[in-house]
Amino acid sequence: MAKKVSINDLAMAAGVSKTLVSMVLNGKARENGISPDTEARVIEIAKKLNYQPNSFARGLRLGKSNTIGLILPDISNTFYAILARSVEDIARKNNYSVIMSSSDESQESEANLLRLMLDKQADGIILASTLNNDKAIRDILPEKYPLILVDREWKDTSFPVVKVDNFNATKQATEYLISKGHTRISIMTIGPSHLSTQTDRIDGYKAGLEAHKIPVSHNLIVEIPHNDVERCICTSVFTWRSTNTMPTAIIAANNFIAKGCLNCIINNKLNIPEEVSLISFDDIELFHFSNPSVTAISQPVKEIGEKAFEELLARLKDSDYKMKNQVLPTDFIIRNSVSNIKK
Amino acid sequence: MAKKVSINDLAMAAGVSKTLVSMVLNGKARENGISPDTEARVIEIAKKLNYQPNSFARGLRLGKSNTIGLILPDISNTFYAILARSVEDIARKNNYSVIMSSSDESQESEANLLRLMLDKQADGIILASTLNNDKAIRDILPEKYPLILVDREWKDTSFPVVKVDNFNATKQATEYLISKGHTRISIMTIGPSHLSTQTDRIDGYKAGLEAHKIPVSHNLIVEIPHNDVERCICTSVFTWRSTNTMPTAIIAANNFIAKGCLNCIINNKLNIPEEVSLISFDDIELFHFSNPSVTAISQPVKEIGEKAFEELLARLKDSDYKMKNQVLPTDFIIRNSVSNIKK
DNA sequence: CTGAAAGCGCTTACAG
DNA sequence: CTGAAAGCGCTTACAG
Repeated sequence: MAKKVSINDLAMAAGVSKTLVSMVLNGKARENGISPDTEARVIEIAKKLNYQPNSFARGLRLGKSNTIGLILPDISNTFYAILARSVEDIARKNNYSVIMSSSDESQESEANLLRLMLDKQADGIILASTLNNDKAIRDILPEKYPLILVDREWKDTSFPVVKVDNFNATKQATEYLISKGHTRISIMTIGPSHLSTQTDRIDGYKAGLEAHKIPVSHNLIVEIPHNDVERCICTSVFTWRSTNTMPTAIIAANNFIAKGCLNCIINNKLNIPEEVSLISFDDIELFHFSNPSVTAISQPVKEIGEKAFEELLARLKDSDYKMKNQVLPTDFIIRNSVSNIKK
Repeated sequence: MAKKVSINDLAMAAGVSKTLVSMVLNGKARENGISPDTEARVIEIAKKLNYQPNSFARGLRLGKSNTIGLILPDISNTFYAILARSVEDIARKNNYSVIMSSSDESQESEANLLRLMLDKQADGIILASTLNNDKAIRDILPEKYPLILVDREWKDTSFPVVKVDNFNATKQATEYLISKGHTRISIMTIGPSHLSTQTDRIDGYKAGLEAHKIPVSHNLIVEIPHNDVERCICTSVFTWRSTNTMPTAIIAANNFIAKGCLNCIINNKLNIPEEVSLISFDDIELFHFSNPSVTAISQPVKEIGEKAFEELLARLKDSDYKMKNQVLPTDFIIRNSVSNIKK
């Protein structure tokens, strides 16, 4: 195949003007009263010459790219990989492309990525942010630029967000543990600690305890830095044991922590569920196969991506549309990592 | 922040021509003998006005986008998610963006994606193809368009490819089983069967058997359709058992099949490694946590992505550069899914 | 040391 | 029913 067929080449080949060609190709033959013959001929020739519109020229002219940006902490993490896939699928169905990137939990690279997406003329952005305030984002974005948050947000954000009901899901998990006789329940969250997913889960956990008049104990709420998960879990366990304050159950506030706990088993540092029960917030395939299999709160990952795109799309089609917040329900999958210690 | 600052705005603000602004912004002040004062002033103003070049205009003018396309069967599959991440990282380091998409093992959507990437003016493409011949691709691509295959290829392809030594890795795994006393060894591959990753692995398996004078038995080579993995594995096991031809070991030619085997355990349809030993081609995190943990051939996924990008980049920088094939070595990770049945 | 002009490929008023 | 012209924002000969 030869290179670069332009609208001009088509016009020459068809013996018409490029205006006409452009109209035909954009399905505006009808409304401009172009004769069906001419229309058919142009389409025919375009097909034969394997014409591909130059999206740069088009984008430059139209001021839109039919591309959206997707910024995630890390696409190689299963949760985000599935999210990315669902956005990709629904975007393609709607004739949008996606350009995605990983921020690696770095606020600085998130800012750079935002600029990059703008530079690439993304029409809108879906963002799982590691930031914690609107200003940092507003400073980068043009006014009224369409952006929607997924998964994570922060207090009083003015951006729309699609997320899961972190508070109630954790509250229910906590109450489930209580119903199995647990009262010394720990929650392990992942740092950085400002992430709304984590704080909301802590709040839900506290609410669960309070509903059953169980006092909240602050040395049962532990924050694990995201770059040293396993060692810190072991350290906590060690401290609890040596001070005789071991909880009977742990709620892992994300899948990394739950995996860290499983690794402690493998290294013979912890017994689940005999010594301590475990519930993971966020379910991944691994928890179905692990030993023990892990009771988990499952998020509708695919729906999160789809809803976010749908909101964004509505806004893209109508600049007056106000994107709505969406809070999606979770599932609770009971497996074998929680023991019943009711007397 | 306001919208759209163009090079013209900068020129006005600085009281110079846009030619000059463009030169300064592209670091060509020196070579065009622009006075340092002027240069500094322009840069200053660009910064103050938060200037972002319009990449469409730039791309249109320059005929290049600094974007590469990445087409994978499925980014939500761990193997490809990690590959995608590694390409993304190295691309960004080199000032390229990546636009990626999943083909879902469909030849038709792969073709569409190829066209899409061209349409988006990708400067080059990295492709894990589900196709099986050059022509289908050549028909879409402009002549001499830079494309490099990863993971999969086919006989006599003229495209460069970065992959793993499928043949020898499987041969070694087979010989490892033999060294543990296994002689009835099955290999389960995933359909569609033309994929080079699968055929090369079968060849390696045969070579391993032949090296030890073990005859190849065709009902031990089974192809599992990719959309019905678990049921077909169970069916095979059932057939083997009822005809008293059960193998003592299975080589799963990819991680889906190995997971399918693990699921058979969970559903009480198979005992590993007591009844049958298991080795997986392709190692995923899950195999470390599963019960039993799975002995696996581990691929240098990150390196595959990096090498592919490096080759592509070399070609992008020098259109005379001939991209080279790369065959990367694998690791063999011994875990607990293989029993020793030597008498 | 600096600027006017052309052109990348497209779409869209505008005119006939 | 169809075409000539302008312009999106940029870069690069070319001229001075």
